[in-house]
Amino acid sequence: MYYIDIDLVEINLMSDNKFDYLHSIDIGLLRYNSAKKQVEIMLVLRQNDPFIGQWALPGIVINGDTEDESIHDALQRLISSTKVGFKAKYYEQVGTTEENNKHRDPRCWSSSTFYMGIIDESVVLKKNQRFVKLETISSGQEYIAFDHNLITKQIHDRLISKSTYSSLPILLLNEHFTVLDAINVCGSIMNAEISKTGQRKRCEKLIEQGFVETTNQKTQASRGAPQGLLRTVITNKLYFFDRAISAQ
Amino acid sequence: MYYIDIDLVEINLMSDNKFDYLHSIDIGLLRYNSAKKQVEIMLVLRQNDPFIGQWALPGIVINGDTEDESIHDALQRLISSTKVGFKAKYYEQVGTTEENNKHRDPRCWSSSTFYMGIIDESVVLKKNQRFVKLETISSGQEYIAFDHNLITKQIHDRLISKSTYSSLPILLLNEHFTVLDAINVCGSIMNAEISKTGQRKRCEKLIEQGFVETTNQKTQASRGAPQGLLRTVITNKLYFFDRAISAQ
DNA sequence: GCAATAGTGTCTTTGAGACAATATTGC
DNA sequence: GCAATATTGTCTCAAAGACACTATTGC
Repeated sequence: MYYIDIDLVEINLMSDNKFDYLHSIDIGLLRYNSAKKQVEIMLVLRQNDPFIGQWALPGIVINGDTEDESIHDALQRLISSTKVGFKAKYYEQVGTTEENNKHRDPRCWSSSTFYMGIIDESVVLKKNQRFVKLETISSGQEYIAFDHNLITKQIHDRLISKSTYSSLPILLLNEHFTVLDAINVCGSIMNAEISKTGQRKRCEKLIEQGFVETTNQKTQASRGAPQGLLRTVITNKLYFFDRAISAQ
Repeated sequence: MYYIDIDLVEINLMSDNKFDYLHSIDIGLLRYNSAKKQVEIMLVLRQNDPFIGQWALPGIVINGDTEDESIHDALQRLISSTKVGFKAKYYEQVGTTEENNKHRDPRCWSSSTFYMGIIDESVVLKKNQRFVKLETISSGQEYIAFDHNLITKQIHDRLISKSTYSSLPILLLNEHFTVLDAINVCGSIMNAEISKTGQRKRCEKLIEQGFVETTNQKTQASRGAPQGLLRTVITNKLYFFDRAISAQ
């Protein structure tokens, strides 16, 4: 048994002068709602303070109680947690918050490294989870916890810019899809009318490059000519077109 | 004066189970060496452990002794520090390390949020700073401290992909430049021969869009016809072309 | 048959690439 | 003059966009 001066202990604890600090990862999981023709983001109801009872992007602290091998492993831990509970078919790191870090979390100085994920339309949510139209959150029409509206805005911007040049929109569709689906999902992302001809040629390019293949099946919408059914073959990488799609 | 049990203090200190953690920002400052026709990155000689005496990207710890308002402010602190000491004309956050975080710093678990910066060719370095060809570091031909080779690779990749679609290469040139300069800097970045016609038309597009203006001056290289001198007007944003430049 | 909607075919437009023709300097 | 190097002008090519035309279904 040793006796020490508690004031000395406090001085000692403060000697390296490190302030409280939290580093989190958050993820914006996106799906395409084909019925409503809109891209949606998954929110989860917070079970703990701060912002208990409010909607937020799913996220975990990475410098807290659990030590991961890497941030990449921490992302897997988040995906496996009750906050998510299902896998995405595509992940991409979007950025790390660089504004207002001193005040963005009421607990202490903090930063968040945030990701974008693409999930199947068929994913079934739990009670404490919900899909909302992406633009509702990115535009700040509905407020969510922390600065997650700003994070969502950056995820939305990344989705738009990457959809301009790459095959990313196709990943939002089911494995089997039609050219019309591609036109619709692109139009939803760009919030604009998309040229049918251009989109059809892009699909042909993806077939030529082996990212998509044709099937012998046809589907029939309520009206119009029968639509040829395509099938996505490659889901773990993107094809980059050498021209942009019009986003006006 | 209070007396407490030192074992209890230790248990108390460990109760929240937070492991040691460091979050840094690092920056790859790029310039174009017009004589050698190569893009170079600035390295700084480390004055402290770990990796004392080795070359590294300039960086600072953001959850250490100094509390910033934001990561953005921390970036300003890095730029103002002796590790840098001059300003860049363009900054862009590239990413945050997500692999090997448990072991990438010998001190403890760590992550780095890293930036790319574009600086003038005329910047004069201090004794503990040096320029090296970007590819020498990004390819791992010369090893530098921490995982900064990998970070440099990601910065190099970002430079290449952004140069494919945007006016970023022009920012590497002086305020006054010629079309030939633009062809050369693009060729250096892409590590390929660049079409003269295409590059000239890109310059014309930038003039049309107000990013660049023509001057009445001409410069004379040692051989060849006199070259029209252009001037960069907008340096704080990029123009995005709607087609890619060939990178073969 | 007609409206609504979807696929197909043709023409235009835009911007990048190839290449020949022209301009300038050092020897 | 000639080689080396730079600009200018013309033609081609690839991919996106516009739009007319055809195909299919529900009423």
